[in-house]
Amino acid sequence: MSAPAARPHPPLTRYALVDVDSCFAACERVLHPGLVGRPVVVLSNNDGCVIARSQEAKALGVAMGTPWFRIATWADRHGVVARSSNYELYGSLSRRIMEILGEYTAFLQVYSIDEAFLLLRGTLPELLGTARRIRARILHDLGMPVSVGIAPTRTLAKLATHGAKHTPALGGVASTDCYSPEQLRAILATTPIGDLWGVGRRLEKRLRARHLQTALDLSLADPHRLRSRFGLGVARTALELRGVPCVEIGSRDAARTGQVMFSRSFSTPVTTSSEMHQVLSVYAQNVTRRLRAQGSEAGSVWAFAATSWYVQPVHQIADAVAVQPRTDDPVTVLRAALGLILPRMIPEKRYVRAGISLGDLAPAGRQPVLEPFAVDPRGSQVGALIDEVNAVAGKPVIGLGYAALPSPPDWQMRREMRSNRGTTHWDELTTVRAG
DNA sequence: TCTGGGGTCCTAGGACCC
DNA sequence: TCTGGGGTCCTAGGACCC
Repeated sequence: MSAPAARPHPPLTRYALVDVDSCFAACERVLHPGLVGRPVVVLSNNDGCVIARSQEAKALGVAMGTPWFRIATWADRHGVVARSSNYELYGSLSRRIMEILGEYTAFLQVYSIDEAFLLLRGTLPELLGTARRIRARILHDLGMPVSVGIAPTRTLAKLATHGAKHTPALGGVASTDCYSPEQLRAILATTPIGDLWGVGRRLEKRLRARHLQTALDLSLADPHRLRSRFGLGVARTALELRGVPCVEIGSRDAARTGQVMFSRSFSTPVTTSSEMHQVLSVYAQNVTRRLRAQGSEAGSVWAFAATSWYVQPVHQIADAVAVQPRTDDPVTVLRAALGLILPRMIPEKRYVRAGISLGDLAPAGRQPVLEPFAVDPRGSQVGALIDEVNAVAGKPVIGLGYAALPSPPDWQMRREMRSNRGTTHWDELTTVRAG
């Protein structure tokens, strides 16, 4: 009796990682097609350093994190276009991508602004077909290029996506299922351990010191020993390389975490307590706006202010205080933050960053308040009112205390090269002229 | 002059309890 | 009075990610 013919393509359950190629640069090009083919870099807040680069900019050798002031002249000579970060635009385009991805799977995990994991089931040709359709669809509907990696685990899917991006012949889609075990071994053997998802600079150093140089070395090591020597994360990564799914991810969507933070560097240092008061007024409003947007109230306020990392020794003020009862009121948060920071400021210090973080979050309105402690039941309306007025106006026109100065204060964040928010603001819509 | 912001997860150590 | 193991919970800090 002859053995039944092997099914050439059994159905598989796989993770697909969809990753936008040079996301921020791609977003800038959506509304400015003139940027296509040119080297584009996107800068961090305050136009401080490079946080995203187009292929062309990478080819010119612009490194991630390069301080802009150091390459600005050089960049100009080489035709590099710099843009201030425009998170409103990127967020809006990201949401559209995620909506499209949702049509292809019942299990969508948005991992970051430009990456999402999809759980797909099908034969290998079906999976590859789906990935190609996703790619074509996003390119057609939004003008954004994406790469797709397919594998039995998230760690391998990351690796596959890396391959899809760097091997043009693959057409932007790669799956580990396309390779024989020997070929996969060869791929792992040429993957430096530091390139793996979950292995940063510190771990790379420690792993290399133990003669674990490549992804293959890690996949062959004993998980129990890895666990005791390097921790749970490394053991999991090793198992994932063997095809055993064991890395779970939390959503990076901030909406349901136990903490909300707003912090920024200043464009010029702050030295006086009246300026710091201004800063904290604005930050208290920003952080409580986020809190209200997610429908939470905070039970603790943490605030910090610090001098530059590049001027030693660093002087930092940081402390927390509990607030009872829980609140989303900017006035309460501001008062708490002022109490934590202002008394400890040292006069001649130049502060360059500050932030307010709210913790101990709970859904708004859940906590019953004992009557003797219900200080001002109407107080919490103030923040919501400010939000509403500013939303109607489309920009901050009113604010608490110093928070709505008619002209921007000296320390306010610099964003001199920001493109228009063409998908979210009527008065910044892109103009199209018929040729 | 000028160097990002906002998260998640894990671990170690201390307090406390039975 | 002294001795002990083994839980849970919390917090601070480290490492990583995009």
